[in-house]
This record gives sequence, structure tokens and C-alpha cells, in this order.
Amino acid sequence: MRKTPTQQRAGATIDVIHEAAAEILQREGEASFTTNRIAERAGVSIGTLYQYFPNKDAILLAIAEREIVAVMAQMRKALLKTDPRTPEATVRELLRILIRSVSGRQRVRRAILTTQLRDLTNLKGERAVQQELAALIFEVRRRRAAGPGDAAVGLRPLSEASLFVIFRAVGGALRAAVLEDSALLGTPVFEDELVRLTMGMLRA
Amino acid sequence: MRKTPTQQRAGATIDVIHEAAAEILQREGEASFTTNRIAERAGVSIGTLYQYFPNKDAILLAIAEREIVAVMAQMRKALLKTDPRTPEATVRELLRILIRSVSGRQRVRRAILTTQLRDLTNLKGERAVQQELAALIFEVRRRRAAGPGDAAVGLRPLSEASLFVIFRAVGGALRAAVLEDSALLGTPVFEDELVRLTMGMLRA
Amino acid sequence: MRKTPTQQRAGATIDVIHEAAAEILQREGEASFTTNRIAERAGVSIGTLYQYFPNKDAILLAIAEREIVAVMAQMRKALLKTDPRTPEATVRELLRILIRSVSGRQRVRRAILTTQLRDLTNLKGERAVQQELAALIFEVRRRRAAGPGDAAVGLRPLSEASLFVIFRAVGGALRAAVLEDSALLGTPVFEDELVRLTMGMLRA
Amino acid sequence: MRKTPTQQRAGATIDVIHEAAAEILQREGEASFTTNRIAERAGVSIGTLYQYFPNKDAILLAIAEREIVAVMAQMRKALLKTDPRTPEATVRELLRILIRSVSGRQRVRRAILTTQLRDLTNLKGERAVQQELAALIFEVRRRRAAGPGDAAVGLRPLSEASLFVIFRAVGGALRAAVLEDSALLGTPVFEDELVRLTMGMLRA
DNA sequence: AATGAATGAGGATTCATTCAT
DNA sequence: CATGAATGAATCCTCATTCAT
Repeated sequence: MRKTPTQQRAGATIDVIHEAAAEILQREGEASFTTNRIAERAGVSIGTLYQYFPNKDAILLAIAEREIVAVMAQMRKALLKTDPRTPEATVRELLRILIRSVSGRQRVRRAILTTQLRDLTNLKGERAVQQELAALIFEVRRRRAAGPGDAAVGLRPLSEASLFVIFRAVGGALRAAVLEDSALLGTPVFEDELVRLTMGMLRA
Repeated sequence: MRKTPTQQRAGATIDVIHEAAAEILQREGEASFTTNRIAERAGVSIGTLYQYFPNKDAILLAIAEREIVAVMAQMRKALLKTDPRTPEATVRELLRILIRSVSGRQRVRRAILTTQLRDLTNLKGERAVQQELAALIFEVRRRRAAGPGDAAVGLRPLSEASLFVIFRAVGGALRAAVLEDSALLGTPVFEDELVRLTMGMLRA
Repeated sequence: MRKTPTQQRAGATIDVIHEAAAEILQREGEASFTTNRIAERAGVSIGTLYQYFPNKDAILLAIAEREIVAVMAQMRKALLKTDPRTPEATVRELLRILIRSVSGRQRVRRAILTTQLRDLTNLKGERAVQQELAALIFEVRRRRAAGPGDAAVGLRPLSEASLFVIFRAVGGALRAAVLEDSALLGTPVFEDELVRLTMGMLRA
Repeated sequence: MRKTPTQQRAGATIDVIHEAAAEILQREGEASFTTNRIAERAGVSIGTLYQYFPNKDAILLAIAEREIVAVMAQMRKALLKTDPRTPEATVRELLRILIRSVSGRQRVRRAILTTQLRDLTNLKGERAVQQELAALIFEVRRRRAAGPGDAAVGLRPLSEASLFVIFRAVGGALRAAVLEDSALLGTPVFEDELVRLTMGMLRA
């Protein structure tokens, strides 16, 4: 972000740009995701766009962040409601949120997943997300541990490698489903398989 | 492919272009992966390049195919040597091949994984690969089934959804390791986790 | 100048802008010499800047004038102290001032010398300076003439062409030294050569 | 130069671009000296322009070099004809060539003198020219020294500082005359003054 | 008097692709 | 078969300047 807006007007402009960028990605595809097109759709001059974003990537990053923040919020909220003693149900709930988040604006997601994931900045962003998610999951397990019947559940401790593989594996499946416009995306079977995938990694 | 080479000379030219393209991707990165640059490095005129490839993507696709074909050959060969009664060892062997294949020319892989995977043509290619792999795995299981001691092993039948998730999950983990230049890539732990991931999906 | 400042505050603002502009030129180079950057550094809004300067060039012109006025003041002062009967010493003193003035803020000088000198307005400014300098020099000679021992000195009358060439020649040498960051700039040899250059033109 | 042309056509194209660039500088001024305008005037696509010149500056540099090479050729030729025993006549002849070279295409010269002289590459070019010129002048003096009546002429040896000052001084005067569109430029007086300027520096 | 959000023409440069030789 | 000169749409981005608040 190049400028911190002081006037109210500026905040609105930024929102408009965000929205326009997301819509272009969604409706017209990556190829149309150009700075000029975004400005045009936002009903803003190209100069204004560059007043708030140092370059094109920053716009994509901003959208990505918005989406991620939203999903994380949902997950956090969900974790408060789930029963710590039933990890599978919790996992399913979290995966459901992820699937849903990816299903809606597929093209935005697709672009976010595809285009800019090269640059490290973004990957760091992804890492941060995963770390928070890991923390959330550990929290689930801690709460579970506090309750009775622990031994029965039998989850294993997760190394960094485990976490890496779990997150990237789930991510890979979701990513593929989006990129390939897979018909599986909305089905219960898909969710089941993801749950199995995850639980297979969590169990002792 | 625009032209089927009839002369011997032509076949050599195509190879030279393949090689040049792969090297540029590997050594100079995606940004330098331009048609003119490829032609230059191949020591061939840009016109000649377009005699054999209808467009830039076709070159990338060709490289991708080459790599995939090579990996598949290794896997087929490996399957012949493994014992059908020890699925975990088989899985480990196959994963080892995959990991190795991805570790070598990371930048070529990275480009193949990142850049053009959007377009469906390519994805179809990927699907084809997965179907063949699936066939191979089934073959493993068939051979296992033919032998004694089936019950002990206890694998479940795999639906299309299962296969989708397994392949994409493993692919996702590998992809992430490559894209993030993860230090995990060469370690035994990484292999262990991938084995666990896969076995968790295969077991009944 | 767009507005004649009536309030005290305004005068201060103009000074701040002057100073900011000079510093940017000096520290960040011509490329950063943008109106927005100047305003930012001056801690003033871009709107305010345009309240006092009709356009960017006006700012540069203002700085140039400031520098020139300062140098002229030094020269005038120096002339009062020098002995009219020793023109070479006088010339040396004046050249020394010029050299020093150019050595200090080299980048400001460089920018003033390079960038905007195209536009005539500026050149007129330069002309004015030269005319005043010419007047000063004539004054030296007049004072010299008034004293004894004239014949011995043997200076020739200076036509407009002579003056043009002298000033521009000295200016050219100084300019080159600045633009090329010449190591000569601070040396006594450089001064000696400039003295010779000038005296060669003054002598009968 | 980005590409060394192999076909005849290419050489012609480069000439056309050179010519167009020079004309634009001359007729339309620096402001119109844009890559697109040059290409347009050359009747060539912008792409073609960039096939031969890596960037805008390179074009200007190329023109500058052409001009310099031409002037140097004239000077070399002139030196062969002049009498070594009359240095003043030689100097006058050389200066006349310089003045003439500058008088013709004033705007091209002006642009060359003004715009790009900042970047060092160019300055190096200028330095090279001056070194060659210095060599030429020394040659004059050497030849003179070989003849009779040397002592009478009485030239002094020239240090590096002397050369710097002479060249830059003459250059400065010419530059100013061009930039200011001075009426002096064609007059004999101007030439006389330049001769005096130079001889004053050469004499012992 | 000051602010700063908004403007948008215009600039340099790239690169996939064509086609006459 | 091969060449390579030519194309030009398209891209990102800058920055002097205006004007409503």
C-alpha cells in the first residue's frame, strides 16, 4: 500500500478498486487482469490506482489477503463451536469451510492460486496462514486433551514436516479441484476423502 | 506440433529446441523463457522454431511431456521389481521416484508446475498421467490380490474421488516443496510423511 | 511566482520548499526531483506548492537564482578588497569564488547546469548575471585605470564578443569539471589554468 | 547496438532510423524525441526500432557518434594541409571546422549537447574525442618542432589540466552559442575570440 | 490558506508471431 | 527447410497539474 488515506473518499476508492479487481478476475479471467482494465472497471483513473498500489501484484496480493482473512475468521469461529473430543468432526467442519471458500469465487481463487504464488511475499503470506491454522489445530488438540477419554482418540504429535505435508496436500487437492473445475468440488464424497486424508495424517 | 519431420535433420532440430528451452527455464528462469531467446540459444532462427511448434505453449507442453514420460517409465520399471504383498514398500518406492524427479531440475519443474498449467490442454495431459498411474497402482493391487495373505494387508477399493484426492494431494505437497524451495525436499522425513499420507488413503 | 506572500507564514513556506527542492536535487538526484516528492519532503501538500510556484521549472529557477545571487554577492564583496592594480590577483580571487561555489553542492549545480538550462527564461537569467559580472570587471579596470602604472598592465578593451567568449569559456570549464566529477576541481592547477585562460583574453 | 544486421535490408533500416531521429531533434525539438515518434517518422514499427537499439539513449548516442566522427574526419584532413610552423593558422582552421559543424544542425547539436551529456558513457565518448584531438594537436606541434624557427613560436608543454581547460573552454563557448542561438555564431569576431582564447592557453 | 485525492496523457519497452526472401 | 527482419498491440507505470473540500 503506497499511501495511507487520510480522507474518507480515499478509503472508498480503495474498496472500489479491490472490488473491480476481484470482479475482473472472476468474470473476465487473468488475461484481462491489467492495471488499465481494473482502473476502467473501477471507474477510476489509472493514476488513482497507482496512488494506492505500488504495482500490479500488490493488487492481487491485497485481494488474496482479503480472502484469506475472511476464511480464517470463519475457521476461528467454527473452532469455538466444535467439541474438542471429536477431532474428526472438527476437521470436517474446517475442511467444509475451506471447500466452501474455494467454491464460491472460483476464478478469483484460481487466479490467486495460480498466478502470483511464485513470488515469495505471497508464499510468506501463505506460510503465515498455515502457521495460524496449525496453532488453531493444536488448540483443538489441547482442548481435547483436557477432556476425558483422551487415550481413545489417539492423535499423534505433529512435526513441522507433518504440518507441511498436511497443509500442502489438502491445499493441492483443493487447488486442483478449482483449477480443473472438477465436478467433485461440491460433492460430499470429496469432503469425505479430504477428511480421510487429514485424519490419516493426524492419527497415531 | 506443426510439422511432422520427415528428414533426419528436422528431428535433430526439434531436440535442440527442446534442450534449449529446458535449459533456459532451468538456468535463466521463466522471465527469459521467450521464443526469441529459445531460438537464439538453440542456435536456430525464430522462423525455424515456428516451423515445428505452433506457439510458445506448445514448447512448454513438449518439455512437460518429456519429463512426465521419463518419470512414468521409471515408475513402470520400479513396479515390476516390487513385491505385491508389501504395498507400503511399493508406495515408498514410487514416491521416491517422484521426489527425485522433482528435485533435479527444480526450475524446469517449477515452471511446468506454475506457468502454463492453467490451460486445459495441459491439464488433460496431467489427467492422462494420473490415469496411467492409477492403472499401475491397480495393477499392483491386482497382483497382490492374486497372491496369498490378502486379508492381512487390508486395502480399500479406490473410487475416482479417492484417486483424485490422492494424486492431487501428493502433487500438492511436491509442488509446494519445489515452489518454496523447501529444505524438506531431500530429507527422509519428507518421504515418510508422504508415505503416511498415501497409505492413510489406501488402507481400508 | 504565483502569489506574493503577504503573511509571514507564506514566506516561511516558500523557504521550506526551496530548501527541500535543493536537498532533493543534492541528495537524491534529478530523477527524484518531482513536484510531489518536493512537497512531501517540504512537509507541505502538493496543492500548497502550486500555490506559490506556477510549475516545476519555476522551482528550479528559484533555486538557481538563489545560488547565483549568493555567488554574486561574494564576488562583489571580494572586488572591494582587491587591489585594482593587480588584475591577475583579482581575476584569481573571482575565479576562486566561482570554483568554490561550484564545488560545494555539486549535484544542485549539476542539475541547474544540466536540466533546465534549455529554456530561454533561464538563459536570460544567466545573461543578466554575466552582464553584472562584466560590469564588475569593468569596474575593476576602471579603478585600475584611475591608479598609477596603467601602461604596464596593458589590458585590452573588451567587446561584447570577448565577454561572451570569456564567460562561456570559464563556465564551460567549470561545468565540465562538475558534470564529470573531475578530480581537478579542487586542485591549484585547475585554478592556475583558469587564470591563464582568463588573462589570455584580457591582455592586450 | 542490439543486433548486427546480416541482411542488407537491416542496414537500410538503421540508417532510416538515424535519419528520422536526427530530423525530429532538428525540426520538432527534444520534446518530440520519443521512441514512438521516431519510429513513426522513420516509417518503421516501434518493434523494429528496438531490434536495433536497446533503448532511447542509444539512438541519441548513435547520432552523436555520427556527428563526432564526421567532424574528426574533417579535422584530421585539415591538419594534413596546414603549415606546422604557423600554429595560429592551424588552430584557426580547426576552430573554423568546429564552428561550422555546430552551426549547421543546431538543434541536433543542441540536443546532443544538452540532453544526454549526463550519462557517463557519453562523457567517455567525449573524452575519447578530446584525447584524439589532443593527439592531433601534439602532432601539429611535433611537426612544427621538426622545422626551423621553433624558438620563435614559443608554445608551452600542455599538462592534462591545460588540455581539460582548453577543450572544455572552447566547448563551453560553442555550446553557449548554440544553446542561446547567439548571433555571434557565424561572425568572424567570434572566430577571432576563440583563436585568442586558444592561443592564450598554448603560448608559453 | 492549505489539503490531498484524482486525473490521464503519454512514455518506454516487450515479445509472440508472420512472411518475404 | 531455414532465415531473420519486421510487426504492433499491449503492458506497466510516472508525474505535472487541477480542483473540490
